[in-house]
Amino acid sequence: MAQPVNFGPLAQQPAYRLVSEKIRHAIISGEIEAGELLPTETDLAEQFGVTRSTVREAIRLLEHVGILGRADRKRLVVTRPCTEAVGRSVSSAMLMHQVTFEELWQVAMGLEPLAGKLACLSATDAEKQLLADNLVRTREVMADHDALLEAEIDFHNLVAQATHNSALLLARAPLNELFYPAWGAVIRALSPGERILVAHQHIYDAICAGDQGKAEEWMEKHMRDFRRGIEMGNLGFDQPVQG
Amino acid sequence: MAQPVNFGPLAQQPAYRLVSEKIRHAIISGEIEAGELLPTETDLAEQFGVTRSTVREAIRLLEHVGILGRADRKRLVVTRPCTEAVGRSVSSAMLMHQVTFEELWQVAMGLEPLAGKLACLSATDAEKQLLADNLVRTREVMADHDALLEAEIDFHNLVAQATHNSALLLARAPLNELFYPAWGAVIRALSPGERILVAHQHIYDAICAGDQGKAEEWMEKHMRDFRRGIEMGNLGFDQPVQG
DNA sequence: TGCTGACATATTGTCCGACAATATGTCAAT
DNA sequence: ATTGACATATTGTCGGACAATATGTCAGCA
Repeated sequence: MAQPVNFGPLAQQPAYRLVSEKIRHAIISGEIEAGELLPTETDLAEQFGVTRSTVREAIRLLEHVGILGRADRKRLVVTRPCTEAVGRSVSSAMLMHQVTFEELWQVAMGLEPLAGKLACLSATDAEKQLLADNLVRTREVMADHDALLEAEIDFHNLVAQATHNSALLLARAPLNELFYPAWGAVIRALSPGERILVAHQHIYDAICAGDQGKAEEWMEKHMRDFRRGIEMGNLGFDQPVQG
Repeated sequence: MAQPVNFGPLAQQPAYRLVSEKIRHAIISGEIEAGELLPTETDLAEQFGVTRSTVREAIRLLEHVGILGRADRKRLVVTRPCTEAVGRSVSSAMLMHQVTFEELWQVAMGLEPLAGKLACLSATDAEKQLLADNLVRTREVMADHDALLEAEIDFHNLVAQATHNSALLLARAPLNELFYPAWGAVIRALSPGERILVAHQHIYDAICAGDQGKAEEWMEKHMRDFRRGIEMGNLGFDQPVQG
């Protein structure tokens, strides 16, 4: 019996996608470097042989992920997606998936201790100084819940940056956007400022001493505190986080 | 002395961004559910009081991240961004940041053992069966490098899915896109099929037995094998991965 | 010289209208 | 019930147009 021929759907992409892919490829392959200016929309339209509208749609496709930004709200510029841009898009996805605080916490348990551990190996003096400054500031604003939350988020960002690991920085981006903000409710409910500070202090000490085990251990403790705080405050540990 | 008034730059967003944000918000807030069809472009244009072109640009803005997709290449539909879409955008970011294999490996060391551990708690029988099937297939295609790589990637995806943790699934999405493909070179160079299979087998056993420690430990061993493979093959452990 | 202001130019954001290709729905004919 | 013809709806693409704004140029003036 002759097999029925299966042609499969010939997926011809709309032009704006093709153009978008071409630009994306040119950027990723390094043909256009970060910081460089893109040709004008009219130029691109000519080069690709399509209309400006099409080019614009292609550009929008790349804009939201942060590959393209604008230098001065006029000329388009190739940018390396900042962690915030990545965080935004991943966070959207997580929100739509109704990610619970517990799920986020588990991810944080995987990444934050790792960040602490790695920071021990690669933190520069300047970065240690920034951490020290953060500790001082944290102590100062202990009473102000909003400022405290901000300092807390900053601290973890600084630790992550001290790892000099961009992949880690990007992977934990959604934590900044969703996990720590949710933590704000705990701060308002339980005022755990002192406890936060102690943990941060130990983590800082460990990083300065290059003690990977201690950094990891205290980051884990710190994360477990988060969890306990959410549970004690009855703040919906197993509820979907909200943006 | 009177403080000089600081007006700050009034950031008026272009209309296509406002429209995009409105749609995004409507989606995230659940006003429009996933799977639901969006109004037609002409409708949206009328509702927002802008032109269709503007609406289209707004839509493109959301399309690349996977919030919007098309049902049948015609009607637009609200979709929850699949891990591939998220993986794509995060991967782009990582590529532009010249992420090295070592950096990715470190992230994998944070996430994959965690996935193994969590899978022990939540894997269903169906998921265990899928893992078992994967083991069989892996043994079958051991000689075919491409198929082996595919089976390898599948295995780790299955483990991750067995955690039922969407946040983890999304966070590790770029690994699928960048980390494991890079591993392909090792497979071709060293043919470590047997070694892969042994690790997978132990991980599978641990998950079936609910033995978190063993799952975590073997996943770590497995990851360390990756690292050693890259190093032994002199395949650029500290070089930027390429898409 | 060095600064200011007027002017032309370039570029983006937005609008309008148009058409082709394609999917969907309707209805008659078989 | 299936088929085919036809009208309709929707998206993809095109072309042109204009306002707002940033940039560059250049004369004029202290």
